[in-house]
Amino acid sequence: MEQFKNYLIEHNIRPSLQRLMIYEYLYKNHNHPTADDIYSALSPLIPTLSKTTVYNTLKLFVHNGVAITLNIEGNELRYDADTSVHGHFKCKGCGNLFDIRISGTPEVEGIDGFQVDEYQINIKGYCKICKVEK
Amino acid sequence: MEQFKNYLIEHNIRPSLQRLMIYEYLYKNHNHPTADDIYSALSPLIPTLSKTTVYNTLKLFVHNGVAITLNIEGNELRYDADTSVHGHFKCKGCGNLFDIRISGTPEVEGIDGFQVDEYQINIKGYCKICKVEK
DNA sequence: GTGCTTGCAAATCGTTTGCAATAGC
DNA sequence: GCTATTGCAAACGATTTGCAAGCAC
Repeated sequence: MEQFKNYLIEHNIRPSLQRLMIYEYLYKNHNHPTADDIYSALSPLIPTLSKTTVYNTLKLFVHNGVAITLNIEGNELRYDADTSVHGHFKCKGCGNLFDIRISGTPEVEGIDGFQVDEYQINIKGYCKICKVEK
Repeated sequence: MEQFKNYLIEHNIRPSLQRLMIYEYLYKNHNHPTADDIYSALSPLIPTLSKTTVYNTLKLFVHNGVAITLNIEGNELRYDADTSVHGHFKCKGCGNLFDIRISGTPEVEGIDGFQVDEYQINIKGYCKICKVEK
């Protein structure tokens, strides 16, 4: 818990109870939750927690660089405390989201001189299990 | 116009006026519009056009493989008639969306044996112009 | 006590759904 | 005539906003 506290402080985020717990949840659960997932998980632990706070906090996290958003599904935003470059695979069968390690960024053309801040690789399809069952 | 008509028919899409015009708009405007953009652009030309039809049509296009969706921004879905594998760069300054050519898909790890249907590379940052102005 | 943080309620926005009117083969 | 398509209105769900109460330094 102390590690998280310092990490947030380093990123100019005052470590309130809510923020600490939301960050801890994000860090420990690599399931790329939505704001609603986080709210549902933490609401029993912090009975007064509101969704607004979850949204506020996540926006702050992204802005201060301790989390990234995943735009893999059109209608919802998912969050990830792993801010390093990596990809995601969304299974259209079971709905699970898998992390993908990327070895060597691909050659891209058309953005010479552009400043790259975020880099997302999203792949959709069917995972091993769902593929077989089709 | 005739070319589009045949293209749609080939993909089992009955070429109604609305569908033809929506496809033509998508094909000719490489600005990756939202459903709303398309509605706004075509509404003056087809006064009775409804947003529902735009949504229905776009969903049909994606399902039948003549368009793809872009999930680069969390709250909105964008559409692209270019169904080949290519990436997109979203400038956080001017909001413009640039096409990126990708030479050689990157090495990925973690999805051995998975069936890949869609492949998206989304990059965000600042384009040449906005980068300078910052 | 001043400013940041929280949290309720209402509003907003993109999208979907139910259903009746319409058009095309 | 039957089926696919259209389009209005209402519903929906994720997110944002306005604002008042609470907390921390």
